[in-house]
Amino acid sequence: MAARGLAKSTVVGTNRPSRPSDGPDTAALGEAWRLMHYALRAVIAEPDRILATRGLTRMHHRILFFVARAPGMSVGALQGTLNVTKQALNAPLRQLQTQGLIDLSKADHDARVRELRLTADGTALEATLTGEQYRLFAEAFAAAGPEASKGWQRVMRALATQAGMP
Amino acid sequence: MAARGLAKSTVVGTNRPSRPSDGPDTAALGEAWRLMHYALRAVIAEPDRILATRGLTRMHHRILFFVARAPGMSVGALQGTLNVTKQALNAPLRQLQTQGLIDLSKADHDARVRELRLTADGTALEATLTGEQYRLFAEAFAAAGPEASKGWQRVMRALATQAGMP
DNA sequence: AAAATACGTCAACGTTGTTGACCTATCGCC
DNA sequence: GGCGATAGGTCAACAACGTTGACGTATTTT
Repeated sequence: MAARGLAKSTVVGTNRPSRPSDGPDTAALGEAWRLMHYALRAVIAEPDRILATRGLTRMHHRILFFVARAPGMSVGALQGTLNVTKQALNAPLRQLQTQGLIDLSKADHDARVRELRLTADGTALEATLTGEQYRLFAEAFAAAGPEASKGWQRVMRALATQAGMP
Repeated sequence: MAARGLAKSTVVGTNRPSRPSDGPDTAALGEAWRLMHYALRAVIAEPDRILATRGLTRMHHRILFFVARAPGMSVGALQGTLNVTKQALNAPLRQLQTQGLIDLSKADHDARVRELRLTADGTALEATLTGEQYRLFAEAFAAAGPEASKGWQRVMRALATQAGMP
C-alpha cells in the first residue's frame, strides 16, 4: 500500500534543485497547509503564555474548557471527554483545585460521584483564555469581511466532516 | 494581565446549566474553534495512519516534508528548521536512512556537511502522505466552491499573520 | 452481605525531547 | 604543517507526560 494518488505526478528517483512541474494547484494547497499551522499557532500562543504564568499546561486548559461548558459534570465524564486515564487527569485536576480554580463536590443523587464546577477565579481565567482566542477569531473575521467568513466556515465544515464531526 | 475582552460578558461565580446570555457571536466563535480542531484532525489522520504502518512518527513526516521541498539541505539546516536538537533528530533520521527513504551524502564543496535527499521510495512516501492531505483540501475547496475558498484564505491569512508568518 | 461503581493513589514503564560532554572528520588560515 | 573552528554523531543523565497495573475506600445496587 505504498505510493498512490498524486505520487505519480512526481518524477521519482531524481534530485532536482526545486520541484519543477508541480503546477500551481499543488502550490496553493501547500500554502493552505501552511496557513492552517500558523493560524493554529496564533490562536494557541496567547492562552499558552497565560497558562504558563500560573504553572499550568494545556491539559489544565482543556479541563477548564470542558467544565466551563458542562458545569457539574463528573470526574469520570470529564475523563471520558478528554480521553485520558484517571491517573493522568488526577494531578492537574488537583492542582486546579488547590489553586482555587475548580471546585469538587459530592453529587446529591450519588455521593460517589464528584461534580466539577469552576470557581469564580476559575471562571475568570477560563473566560480570559477563551476570550483571547475568540478575540483573534473575531478580528480575523472582521478583517476578512462577512462574505469571506461565510466561505471560511463552508470550507472548514467540508474539511471537518471528512473526519467524524458531531 | 487578567480578565479582559470578552471575559466581561460572562457572569462570574454562578453555575448555570448551559451558558445562558452568551449571545450568538460567542457561539459562532466557539464553533470556529471546534471546526479548527476537527479540520486539523481530518487532515492529519490519514498520514498518521500510513506513517504508523511503517513504524514512523510525525517527526519522520516533518523530515520527509522539508527534505522533499529543499533537496540537498544539510543536517544542521534541517535541525534548525525543525527547531530540535541534533540528538532528537539523529534517531529518526537514521531510521529513515535505514529504511531507504532518505539519502545522506557528503557535499562537494564541504565534506563535513551531509546533504539530505529523498530516495525514490522516500519521494513516493512523501508524495503519498502529502497527496493525502492535499486531496482533502482539494475536496473541501471543491465542495465549498471557489468563492468560499477565497474567503477561507483571507480569514486564515488574517489569523496567521497575527502570529509571525513569513 | 456481596457485587459493582466512582474515585484516588502508589509504582513501574515507555516515549520523546533536552542538556551536557566527548569524539571524529574537515575546513580555513597563519 | 599545525591549530582552532565547524558539521556531525553518540553516550548518558534527566525531565515531562501519559500509560498500564494493582490496590484501597466510600457508596450504591442487588
